[in-house]
Amino acid sequence: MLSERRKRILRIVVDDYVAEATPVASNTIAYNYDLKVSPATIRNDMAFLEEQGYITRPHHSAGSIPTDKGYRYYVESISGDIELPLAEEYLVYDLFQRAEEEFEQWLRLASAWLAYLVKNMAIISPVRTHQHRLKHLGLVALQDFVSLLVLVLCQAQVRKQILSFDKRITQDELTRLANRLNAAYSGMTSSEILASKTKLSLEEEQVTKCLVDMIDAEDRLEYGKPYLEGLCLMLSQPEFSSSPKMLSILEVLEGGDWFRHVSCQRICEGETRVIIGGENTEEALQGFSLVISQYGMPEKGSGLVGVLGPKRMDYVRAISSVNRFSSLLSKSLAEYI
Amino acid sequence: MLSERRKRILRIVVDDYVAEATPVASNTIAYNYDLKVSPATIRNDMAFLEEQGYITRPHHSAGSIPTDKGYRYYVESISGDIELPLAEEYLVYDLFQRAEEEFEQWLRLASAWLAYLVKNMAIISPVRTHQHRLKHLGLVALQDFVSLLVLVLCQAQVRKQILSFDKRITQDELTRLANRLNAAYSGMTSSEILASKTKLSLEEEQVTKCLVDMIDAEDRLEYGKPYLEGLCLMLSQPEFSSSPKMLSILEVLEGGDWFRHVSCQRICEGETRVIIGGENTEEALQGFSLVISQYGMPEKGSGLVGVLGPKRMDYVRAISSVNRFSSLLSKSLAEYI
DNA sequence: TCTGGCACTCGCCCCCTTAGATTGCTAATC
DNA sequence: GATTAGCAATCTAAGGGGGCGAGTGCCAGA
Repeated sequence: MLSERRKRILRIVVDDYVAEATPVASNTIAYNYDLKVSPATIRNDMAFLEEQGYITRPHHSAGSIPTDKGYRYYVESISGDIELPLAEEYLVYDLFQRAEEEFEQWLRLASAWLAYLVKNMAIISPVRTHQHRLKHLGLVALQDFVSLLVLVLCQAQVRKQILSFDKRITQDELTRLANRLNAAYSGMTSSEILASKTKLSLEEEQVTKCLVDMIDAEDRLEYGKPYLEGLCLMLSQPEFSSSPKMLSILEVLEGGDWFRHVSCQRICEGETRVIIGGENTEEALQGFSLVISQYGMPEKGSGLVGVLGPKRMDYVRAISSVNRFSSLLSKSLAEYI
Repeated sequence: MLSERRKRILRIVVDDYVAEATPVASNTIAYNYDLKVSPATIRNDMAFLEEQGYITRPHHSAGSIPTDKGYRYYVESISGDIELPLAEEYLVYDLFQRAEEEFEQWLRLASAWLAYLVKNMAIISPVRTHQHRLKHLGLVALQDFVSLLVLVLCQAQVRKQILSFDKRITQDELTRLANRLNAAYSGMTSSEILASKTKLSLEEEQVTKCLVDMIDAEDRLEYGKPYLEGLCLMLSQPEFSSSPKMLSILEVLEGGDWFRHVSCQRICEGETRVIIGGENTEEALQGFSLVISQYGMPEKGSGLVGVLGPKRMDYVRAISSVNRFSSLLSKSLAEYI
């Protein structure tokens, strides 16, 4: 258990290092913060904090920087008082007032704003649903044997697929076929469609198979390709001042595998999770911190919203921003269809 | 007019600098290439080439590197003998054999391959058409007053738009409405739809207006968001060894404006244009070279395929690859619907 | 016109030194 | 027992000089 003063010193070390990106010296703490003790005392406390693994030093005669454990302690300790500055609160509110148009298009914009707020990379994944329902299907003749199957799902997503028949079918026949299937399947999930024991013609059978596959594929889909914004903001941080470091994170991001790791975090509703450095199971991300939350609702579909940046990150700002975006995104999503 | 030997030396300077990324010395040329003259003679020729502005030196006692003019001369001189190595020719051919699925999805893959071939960034823009024709339209009720208009265009592109009516309309009514409009408009361009003097109900009028707007928007569309691959390949080049350089090109690319510059190049069919360094009108791209071509056909739609990289680029490889991709993409596009 | 020779220039690397920052420790003080 | 002052020890970063090597420019001669 840390004494109050040691807690305070740890907190100062984190705050100062986050702000300045340089190791924090005992003198700096003594002069800039009114701790009512001498630098020597602070040194003693810092030695203790180092011994306990909360802080470390880049080299022998340097100031200290927080370890993962130090950041973790810091994050746990702040989780009460996290509020976005009022001016920015208004900015975000205003942004969300204008949420309209294509919801998915708009997510990109929101992502850019989040990035701008936290000066790091923002991640917003499009909404995913687990039990898609068919709203409507259309069949369009493209060539003699080839048609286009167009699906409208219940959240107004549109999907298409090319379909080849064994015989020549006219557009009229296709339209009648589509009407019959719409009447039979509208509003159903893929399993309900399979369960409905309707007698089907050969072509109906074929279309049904195709659409069930498409809905299944949609259900199985993990979180889709996320909107990533603020890459340059993040790379402007001193952590990436050398080009190999920059290149290595770019390679990780280009790969796309990293997002699988992010999305397999099981996050409870309303929770904002902070993953710090080595806490990442994905090795490539162990120099980074991730602040991530879920928006939406399980039944209506949900997505991820988060911030990725170096471990030296303004956690208060990141957590409060992600919180705010998560709840506002949920609200917008609920209003959208 | 340059003598044969001077031409040859210029060509060697470009080749060597492209390969090694270090200034080329007269000795290097004398030892590695059988010019049958001494380094001193080569020096004299290089002094001439420098005086004429084909090459320059980073500093007084350094070897030479090509100027924009030097690269330009080089590119003009090679435009005859550009062939992809046979092994890679097969690779590309094989890749295109498997061109199926979603054409647009597949463009991304092609882009990654092109990037890999040229070890720089590849750009492939999706196909754009100027006179879209309506293939089919569908209307799906979402809520009492709100419907989804789904358009299928003649190249199997699907577009959607939400539509609000002034009165409550059932799905049945919507279906009948869609059927009437399909019968009237199928296969037409937006201007043909406007010209057709059919008597319309209020709702038909509204849907017609909406779909004409959508087709118009599609017609007006510039080249869409291109598939960019190979960012890390390009950034691995020694040109970007310092992080500010890396950051500055990333900022340019993130902005997206640069592509407007690329796409406003008017490129003739079958031509592959090379834009070197300062020849770029966009200031941010003046350190870069662009090899760009058009694929497709004006009537059926066309797109851009190109390579972006530092001026020190293997132009032979870039030009031949872009050529090859352009013609194969045209072929695939012609087969695709 | 070409060549060999040679002086000259310049960047780069290495090493050394110095200055500055910061701690760790010890002994004295509250 | 906690705190403090003082001081030596340690380490980094920055600056300066010197030597090396690469490469040219030029001149005189073939």
